[in-house]
Amino acid sequence: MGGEFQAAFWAAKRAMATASEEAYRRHGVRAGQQFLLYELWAEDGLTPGELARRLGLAVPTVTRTATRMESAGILRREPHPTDARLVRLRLTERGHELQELMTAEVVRLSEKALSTLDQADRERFIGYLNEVRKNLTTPDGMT
Amino acid sequence: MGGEFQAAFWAAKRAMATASEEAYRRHGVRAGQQFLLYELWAEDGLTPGELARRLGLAVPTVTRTATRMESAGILRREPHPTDARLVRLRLTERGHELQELMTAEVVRLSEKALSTLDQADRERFIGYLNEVRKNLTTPDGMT
DNA sequence: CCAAAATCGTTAGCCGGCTAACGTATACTC
DNA sequence: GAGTATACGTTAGCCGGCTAACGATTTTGG
Repeated sequence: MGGEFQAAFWAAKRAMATASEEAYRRHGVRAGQQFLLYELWAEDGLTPGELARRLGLAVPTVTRTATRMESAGILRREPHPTDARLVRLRLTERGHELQELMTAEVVRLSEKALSTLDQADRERFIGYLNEVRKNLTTPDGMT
Repeated sequence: MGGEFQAAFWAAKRAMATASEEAYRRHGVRAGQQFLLYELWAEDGLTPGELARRLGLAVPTVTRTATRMESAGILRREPHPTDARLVRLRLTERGHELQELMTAEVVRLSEKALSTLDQADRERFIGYLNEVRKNLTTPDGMT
């Protein structure tokens, strides 16, 4: 029955969303900003478009999230030196400081979510999640 | 590493959300309305509060979703016969007609999402999702 | 070299989750 | 019976996903 899967999935999603929000809020970071931070820690100065590509998000989602992070003092917008169409998102000092704190929160949150699963289960679980994503994003006729 | 789990989970969630929206839109139903429909097909005339309890949603979420469904002609609000605080949400003819169509879409969507998993994998997957929900909604100190 | 096409970021607006604050109606307590 | 407490639904407003439409800039082609 498909309904059982749907119910379980969306209930887990809501629990994850609530727990994430609660874990990150302490540091002045909202749930959706985590993804941008991860990418910018790895490579500072990315553009909204590049971030959207890497994260699989729509560009306006990144734009608005970046605006909120700018208001929160986590990053700032800088003009691109050679292409006036582009905007570079650069972390502030505070943005860099968050790396350690947020990484710890992510680990803690994931550990709590997966606490009753052993290592083999966790790997299977992540594999299932990746399968779902692939199955849904692959065009119908394709292998 | 917690990041891998987070990334896989949220990517799967976005794929599910997009696919759901696309599957239901054909019938004039938006993604979030599906949950109310399931409950009302089982028992018509439930109140917003009761629906929220059964679905684990916040009451205002149900209220607003119901308003949109009312605008779409899927249900209507009726006063409760004995308690003027309560509102009964009753499906229209169209709301009942959707049951067959939507159930088929849910099955099709779930089948596509899980297409590369055999029965044992699916059961394990649903089990993992339920574990995550339980682990995150159980207060910290509890067993 | 200049006009048309493509690229980029932003804005506006939809849906779906949430909390906080409010008004109304019922229930409880004295 | 009156006054307080509780329960219910709605409204307002936040965040995070999306698409559509726009203005500005760069690239391309004639």
